[in-house]
Amino acid sequence: MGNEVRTMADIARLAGVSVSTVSRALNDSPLIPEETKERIRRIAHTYNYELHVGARNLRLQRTQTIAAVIPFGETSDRQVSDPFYLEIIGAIANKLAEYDYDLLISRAHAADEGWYQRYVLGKRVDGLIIIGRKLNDRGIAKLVELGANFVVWGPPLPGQRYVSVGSDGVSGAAQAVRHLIQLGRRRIAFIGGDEDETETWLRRRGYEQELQRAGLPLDANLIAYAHFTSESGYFAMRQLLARAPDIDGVFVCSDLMAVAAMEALRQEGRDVPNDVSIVGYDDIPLAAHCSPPLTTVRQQIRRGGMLLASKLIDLIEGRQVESVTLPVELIIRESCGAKVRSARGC
Amino acid sequence: MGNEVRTMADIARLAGVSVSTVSRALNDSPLIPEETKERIRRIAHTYNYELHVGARNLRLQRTQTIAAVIPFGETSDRQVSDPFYLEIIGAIANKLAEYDYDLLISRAHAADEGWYQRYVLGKRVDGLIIIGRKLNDRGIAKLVELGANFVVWGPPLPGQRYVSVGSDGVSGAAQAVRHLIQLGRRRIAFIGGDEDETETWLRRRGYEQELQRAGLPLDANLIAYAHFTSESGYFAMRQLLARAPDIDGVFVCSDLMAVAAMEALRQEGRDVPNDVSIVGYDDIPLAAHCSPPLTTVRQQIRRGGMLLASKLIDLIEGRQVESVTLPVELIIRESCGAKVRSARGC
DNA sequence: AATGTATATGCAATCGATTGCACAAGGAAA
DNA sequence: TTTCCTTGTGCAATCGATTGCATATACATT
Repeated sequence: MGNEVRTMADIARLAGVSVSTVSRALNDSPLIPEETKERIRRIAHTYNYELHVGARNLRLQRTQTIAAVIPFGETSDRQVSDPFYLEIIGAIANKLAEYDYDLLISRAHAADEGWYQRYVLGKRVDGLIIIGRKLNDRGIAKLVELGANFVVWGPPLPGQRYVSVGSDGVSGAAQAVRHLIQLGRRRIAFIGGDEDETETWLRRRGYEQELQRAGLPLDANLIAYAHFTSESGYFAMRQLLARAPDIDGVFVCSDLMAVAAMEALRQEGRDVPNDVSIVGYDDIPLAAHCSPPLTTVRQQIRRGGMLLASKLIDLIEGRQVESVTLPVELIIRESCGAKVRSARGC
Repeated sequence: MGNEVRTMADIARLAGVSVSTVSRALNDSPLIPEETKERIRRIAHTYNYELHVGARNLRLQRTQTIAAVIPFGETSDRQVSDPFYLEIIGAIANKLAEYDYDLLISRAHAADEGWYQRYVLGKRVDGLIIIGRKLNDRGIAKLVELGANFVVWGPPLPGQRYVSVGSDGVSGAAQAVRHLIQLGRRRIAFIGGDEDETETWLRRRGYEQELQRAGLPLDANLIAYAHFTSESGYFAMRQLLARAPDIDGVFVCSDLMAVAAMEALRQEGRDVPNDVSIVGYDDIPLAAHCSPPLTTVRQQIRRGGMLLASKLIDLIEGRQVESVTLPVELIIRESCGAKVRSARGC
């Protein structure tokens, strides 16, 4: 009802000028004298005029929107609700807002092969940020082929033909495992995310490298995969305990799963950290305030999100962009104790 | 490089027909004979044609996009990373995808008054989903005034002039507190989210109602507010313990904060559940797998998200829509024990 | 053969902005 | 007074799709 001023044409009528002049005035063009600009601006403001972004974007052949492709939705049966995703989304959104870009969220749908194409070819977005990188990701290959603007969360891999930002999972896992070994742990288990996920694969390499360096044997019974959910972390831990009851250390690929794993250990009568030491990954805020506080590999999640956003914009605007590996840091808390002669009971 | 077929005009040229025919064919109009449709579809497919959604939306005066306004970003200093948000976003995104709507994410920026206007008046989105409702929310009032399409997360309040979907926080809190009372707890604390947030306010009412019903005194020392972050939950608990060391029960407005509060209790030498019983809110997956597993008030988060999405679309498409109150359910786990004569130590 | 009807297709306007080019008015220089 | 330049403004095309209306062809009806 109230407002009949929706387009530049409306303003032009009110101001007694043409649409071109309104457009130039509102875009602060030097062609228009300050006096006229001011008059037009005032009218626009008075009538609560807002630019129709879609129309401008069509004309300018851009969308000023980027899509974050994140596997958090209920893919088939499982639903991921890891704070990690929210943190990185928040950081991305903040950075994009600085550049006046909007953020579109999409759960990646592995089943739907054409997904990327629709967004890229359909000019729905100017670029994409991919969060869950698979090993030999076909979607990413497709994006390279299409020449799309996109960046990926994860450390750069040898020979990769796209830009990525992430922390060094191999090193992160290695630091965690080294710490466990130094505490005297010898039967160290590994709980990954999905087996086909690159991050998990890298961390497993770090885990294995470090065991080998210490001369410890690799044991397939000490490896389990989960899906970055609390529940899957819990069951992975139970499974490991069933297969290898002598586990005395665990490296888990996310803090959320680590918390659940600690509870599984407790339920099986193991004390953390006295019987089993455990190290998580991410250092989400929860890690500092769970019971016991979790030793974990800190990723620079917010910095990563901001870099993803700014590098994508650099790409879109045609600048040269390099991949980045962010450092990780082992944060030591109470969930890791030194091996002691089993002294449970009162 | 590769692909020179970007618009319907390109396809029209290849097919030797007009753009109108291409448009009708691809939209499966009955005006076009099946044979022609098939030919055009084949060409479109061969050349990887994708519709330019922005152009269509401009013509059709819609955006096929909705915005979720969520206070998770780093508003000033704090950053919220509660799995609750991710779950509800996931559910919303899934439902919207069914209707071919895209989901735009925006951190609400309390400082920026004109935010809503830009999205609504600027025709950036067809509708909004508001997650963190404030008491006397000025932004929401503005949306009502503008006649925007939007829905709000939270139970309907008396006299409210918009549609909302949410669970009954008064009842949820009351159930939690009643349970604590039944277990023999008498000094029951309350940890809220932000004080100006409607959900927190409702739950506090439920808390107070239930205490009064049981004839227990209200004590301001037993009330603390936090910000839905782990850290703030932790400090709220410490603060409460400093003010009222005899606390024997706590009702916390989110599971994430409850986990942190349990750790604070543990650090202060209180055993959960023997010394202090604690009840959370939400029933995120973590709640079942933390230590100890958390008694909590289950909200139907996913169902809520789906309802928000479908009701918003109903609104956009002009259908009559009613607010909904979802039931809550107390999920009893180990974090609540009956009051026992203090029997700590070996 | 003339008229009517159904079917297939195209023209051109439209959505709301941006911008190259043309043009008009005013002042300065010759 | 004429010419030239500067400054301010508008016309019209454009971005890529949709769709009402007009038209063209084929076929059926009388």
